[in-house]
Amino acid sequence: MKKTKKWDKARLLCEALSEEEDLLVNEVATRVADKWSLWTLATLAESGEPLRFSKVMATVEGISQKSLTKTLRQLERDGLVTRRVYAEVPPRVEYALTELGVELLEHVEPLWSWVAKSVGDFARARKEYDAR
Amino acid sequence: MKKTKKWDKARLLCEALSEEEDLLVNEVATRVADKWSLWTLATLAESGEPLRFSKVMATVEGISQKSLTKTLRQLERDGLVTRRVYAEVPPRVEYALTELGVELLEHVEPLWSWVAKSVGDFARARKEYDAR
DNA sequence: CAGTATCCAGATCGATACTG
DNA sequence: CAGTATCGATCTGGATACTG
Repeated sequence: MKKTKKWDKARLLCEALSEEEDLLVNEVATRVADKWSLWTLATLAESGEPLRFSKVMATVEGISQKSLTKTLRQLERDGLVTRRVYAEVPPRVEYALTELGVELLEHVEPLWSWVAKSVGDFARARKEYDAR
Repeated sequence: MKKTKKWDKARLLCEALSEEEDLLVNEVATRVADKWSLWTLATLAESGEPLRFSKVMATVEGISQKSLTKTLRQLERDGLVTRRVYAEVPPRVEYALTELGVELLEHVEPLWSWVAKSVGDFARARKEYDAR
């Protein structure tokens, strides 16, 4: 088997990180893999303009209020979305993607597409494994 | 804010998936974000040849035997690694990357590199958020 | 409207002990 | 050597009820 040079590059980058940074990288990676986080980001990206909490909740089917709140807080904390509160009655809160959020989506897309495209391979592997 | 065309492409791919496939895609994405899974795959990639259980365990610092077993089983089930058992005493079991596993690493690398490179941005965002 | 607070069931993970 | 089995602490996420 050949070594994957591309991976070595990432390894070098990772080894240059402090322990604290490594933790942070891992947490961001968690966002990337989290269904709700990604779906929320994608919802904001597709909209192209700020969305209210209730609008996001309606778009991201199946998410609970609690989970959406948590997800949005995490994304905000990581600098991926902005949260703007308007002093109105009833209250209005709008969420929007940041530049960093857009960048993240753009970097996630190729991987996600590959996984989606390869779903047949994965399904086949599973079927084979489970058959034994 | 501009719409992210690239993301739309992934969205279209996702919407073409069956519910079952969607689940599978999500599970693979979980592997991608899992620290142990990725580290295990990277270990096998760097080695360039099959590795014994104990060797992997020694390389992936901090992983418990239980977690490594689970991780390897998942990776095997998803067709990312192979598991070969030699009928010897004491037993020898060797793990190796599959082609699919190599491909996955190659597709993960750009994203991972970007996250690592952007760790400063994320740290700054956090610091700002936490300051409030 | 956009949350917060509380409860609770299920998944997860490390540590430990045991085995083919 | 390469696991499996088990226990307890921890984390997660949904459902529900309440509030500025």
